[in-house]
Amino acid sequence: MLSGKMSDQYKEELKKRGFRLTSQREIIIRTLIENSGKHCSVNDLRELAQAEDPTIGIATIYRTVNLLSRLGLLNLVNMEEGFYRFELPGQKMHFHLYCRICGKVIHMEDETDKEATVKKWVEEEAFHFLPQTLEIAAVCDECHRNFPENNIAGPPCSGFGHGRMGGHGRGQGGRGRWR
Amino acid sequence: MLSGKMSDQYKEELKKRGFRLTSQREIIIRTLIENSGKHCSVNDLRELAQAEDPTIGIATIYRTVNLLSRLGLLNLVNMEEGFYRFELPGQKMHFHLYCRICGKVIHMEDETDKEATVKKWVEEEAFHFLPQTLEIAAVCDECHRNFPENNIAGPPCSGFGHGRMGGHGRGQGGRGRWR
DNA sequence: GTTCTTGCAAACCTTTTGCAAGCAC
DNA sequence: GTGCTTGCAAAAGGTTTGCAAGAAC
Repeated sequence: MLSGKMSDQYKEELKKRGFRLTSQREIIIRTLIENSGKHCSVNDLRELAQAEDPTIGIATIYRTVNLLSRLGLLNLVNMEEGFYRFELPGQKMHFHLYCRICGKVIHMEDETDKEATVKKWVEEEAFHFLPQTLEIAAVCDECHRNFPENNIAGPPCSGFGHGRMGGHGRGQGGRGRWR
Repeated sequence: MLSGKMSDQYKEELKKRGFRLTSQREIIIRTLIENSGKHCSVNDLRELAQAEDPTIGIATIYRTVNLLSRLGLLNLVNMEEGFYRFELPGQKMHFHLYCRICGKVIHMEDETDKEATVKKWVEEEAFHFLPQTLEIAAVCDECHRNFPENNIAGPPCSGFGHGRMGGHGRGQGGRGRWR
């Protein structure tokens, strides 16, 4: 089946770069591929992977996802939930539009046209295009109508709107600041 | 000066919705406005605000930023660093293009044209447009040339590429999952 | 046999929260 | 005076890491 092919591709990529093929990595990759429509989080991945091998540890999930990410084999999707979700690159782009006030998310129309536009933008900068999910913030009509009259946040406020921010372990690398 | 006007606007917005004007909130708002080109993080904000009033606590920064965010007065920018940065809405959009492999970030050209395109997309969905920074992932030419031959990540890999993921306190609300 | 990987548990770090004191109105 | 806000310190919770045991090659 399709996912067999896909996962072979991933495994070859790993091998080619000198990484070992462990059963854990196989399971995680397969899980990622079989659930590629779902934007799995680390926790989703853990549950799915542990259904196949309950001994897989969370650290292995993180390390594998990190590895695939660094190899360019996995995209991060930020839903402003306080953690990332994943998607395989090399598929169609998706466009999410979410309301800054109430948090509602919709899938935008005409993704193919929009993808072509983004691709053009990227290539104009001499970068190589990578299909991904783009999240655009806006205000839905309902919230816009109710807006300045209503007190939309009963104090004490928290949660950065609907999203949350991120903590993480010891930093290193990173993409530099500003500019 | 300009920032005086801006901050009056913010203060009025707070008052109008029944929130109190404290000296801490004033400082944080002023700092945000005076550094609006810089995409400050909570830590940047803390340093800047504490230069004016060393007793301001980090919790107040978070609570204020949360409040402004819920009121639609502040946008979150995710640089995949493991925490958010902030920007004031109501300004020009910015477009960042970053390399998925090496993490390099560039500012894209023709932001005005691109902004018009995004505005059109948003309004086609009957949402109200909000200027913001959009981050687009891609692969830079250099990394693309070096790509499959090089082992770009010496094991053990970590850091989700160059970015990091997020942890957070107790959740609540949220934007739902998938779909 | 050597070197990379894993699992566990502890460490990290950002963000949130409980609570008593303080301040805005 | 009432009740929102603040600061502190502790808790929360996602992610990373040190290390010894195990697996891939």
